[in-house]
Amino acid sequence: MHTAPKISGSSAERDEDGVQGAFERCRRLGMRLSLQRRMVLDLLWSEATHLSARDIFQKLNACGRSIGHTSVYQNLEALQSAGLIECLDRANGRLYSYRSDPHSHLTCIETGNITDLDIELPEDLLDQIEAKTGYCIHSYTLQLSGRPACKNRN
Amino acid sequence: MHTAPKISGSSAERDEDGVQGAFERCRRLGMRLSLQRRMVLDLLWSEATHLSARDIFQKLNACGRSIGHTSVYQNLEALQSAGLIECLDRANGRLYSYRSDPHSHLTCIETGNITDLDIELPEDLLDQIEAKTGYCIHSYTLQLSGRPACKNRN
DNA sequence: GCCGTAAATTGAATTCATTATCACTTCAGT
DNA sequence: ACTGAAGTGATAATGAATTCAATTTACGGC
Repeated sequence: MHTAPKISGSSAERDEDGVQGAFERCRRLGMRLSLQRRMVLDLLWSEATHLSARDIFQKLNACGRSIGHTSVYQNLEALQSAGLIECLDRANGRLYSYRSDPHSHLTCIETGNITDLDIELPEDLLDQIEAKTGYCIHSYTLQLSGRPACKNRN
Repeated sequence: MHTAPKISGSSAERDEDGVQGAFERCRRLGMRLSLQRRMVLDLLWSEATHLSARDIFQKLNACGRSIGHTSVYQNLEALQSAGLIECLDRANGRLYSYRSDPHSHLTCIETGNITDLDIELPEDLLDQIEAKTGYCIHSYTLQLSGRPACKNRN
């Protein structure tokens, strides 16, 4: 049995106050809570996966919640710079997801599915990197890829 | 002087035989060595940085080495799937570089400059991740960002 | 509750990277 | 040299992301 280190599944703690907390933070940052902004944030919150701008546009309009194409982009931009959502650059466009505790991504080689992970790198590794490069590391994210259910590991 | 762990600057060991080795590998894979293909590979080799398709197109044509727009893309695709070059997805397009080894990237927050690093994660961390996720980790890359010359560290 | 205004929204038009099409050219084996 | 597959490249198409100008809306102050 492992001593379970700093690795925790993502969907773990969705802060108690939910989206409301995020709306609060918006307001505190002087952003207006337009209907559309709430729609976008709400969707990312409830879906809890990684969506493209296009996905968001379609999903919202599909269920009658009309929103313009431009608004989607502007809100994604605004919400991102407010630190409420996170953007992931991939080969075929950008994917957005709610919440941005520093976290890493594990991509399934077979399905392309993305799993979020909270992984903290050992302090000494970071220290070594800083010493080596002369940079002050501000943030990091680990991109892993692999296939599920490795035969020789049950 | 450091005891240098698993972190090594990238431009380190450009395999002895240089681009020639890469040309060889091309041929062994049944790819033809067209002039344009050599131009692209040569450029990525000699520049040793991350270039966009556009950069490559312009740089080559700028110095009289005529190449078509389409050919740049086709060759990047071909060279990438041959494992000779590497593609990095960023918010504003893809950046290609001659492939050295599996490596990580340190992006400067201020300039956007990218430094390559060879970082090996501790075995036990990887083991923990595999155990936790049930995935067999195939590869990983660490994306770091930070600013240079941290005040309190010389 | 009403107003004024700055912030947000909107669709159309635009930009720009990347892909597709396809006639033509070139490489490399016979 | 001959041949066919591989590669080239002008042009056109795609589609994500941005800009624009006009309209609408959120929300603090009255």
